[in-house]
Amino acid sequence: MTYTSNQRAVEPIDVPVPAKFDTLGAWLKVLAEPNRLRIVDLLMQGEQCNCDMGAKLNMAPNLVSHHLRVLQEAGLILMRRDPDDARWIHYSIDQTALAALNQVFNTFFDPARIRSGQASCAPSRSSF
Amino acid sequence: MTYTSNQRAVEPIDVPVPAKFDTLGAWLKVLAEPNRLRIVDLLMQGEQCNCDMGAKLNMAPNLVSHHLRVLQEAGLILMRRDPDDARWIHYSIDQTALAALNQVFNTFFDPARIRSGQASCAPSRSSF
DNA sequence: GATATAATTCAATGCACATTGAAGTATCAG
DNA sequence: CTGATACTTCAATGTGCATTGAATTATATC
Repeated sequence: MTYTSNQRAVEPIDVPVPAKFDTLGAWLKVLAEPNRLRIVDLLMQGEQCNCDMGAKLNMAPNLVSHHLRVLQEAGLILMRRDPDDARWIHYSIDQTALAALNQVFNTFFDPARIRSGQASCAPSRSSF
Repeated sequence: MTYTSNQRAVEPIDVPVPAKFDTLGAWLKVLAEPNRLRIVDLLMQGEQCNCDMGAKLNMAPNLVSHHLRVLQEAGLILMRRDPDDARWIHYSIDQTALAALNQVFNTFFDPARIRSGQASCAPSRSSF
């Protein structure tokens, strides 16, 4: 069902900050999780392996692993096998991705983007 | 249960970008919802009332209302009753909140915050 | 008064997803 | 080969929350 807005003309749905829209949504969804935010914050302080993050954040290793995977699938972090002991995996922030995240976020939420006038909403009086 | 990390020393959990941590998490959670992102984007283009947003985004009015409430409880938007017809409510972005959001976000995800060295993770060799 | 409109509140449903415990894979040390 | 370690994958559970339809409030018009 479509929801029409009265007798007043309603502007078409013009896509905003076009494609990066979905990208931003996906990134926000990934980051809007307390434990993932804590993991990201920890990784900002330097490379970390699963077990250390688990100890610092008091999380089970499999749970850490789960969140790391989500972060990696979102392209936010990098992994590197330890050259001396292949059991260790060192995780770190993907700086390029972080820069892109910042760019998209700042573009979307740029206060300068705010248009102050009322777009189309108004009762019968000076309706536009 | 606490998850200890081997025999290696593990740094305590020092709170990062201290208090604003939870604030950021809360904001991200609110914004990490496709329909709310679309609503925010619409509001960036100017004041809007419930019914117009519903028509533009093809959402039921009660659903729009629900998301508007979440956004308002997060302090991201403002509401204003129409002076000529009190049935209309005009919603808009809270510019102050948006600026704060940007500030917190940029502080937290600032690429310059990234420390490149490995914090404490490493096998038996030069363990620190 | 009665009817229409803008918006909210309420109750119920369904699903995505974080969390947990157990099992599995790979690597290293003895 | 055996046992330990670092990490992942699998399966099951529980819950938060978006969505929907119906009812409700408040204001305007006739």
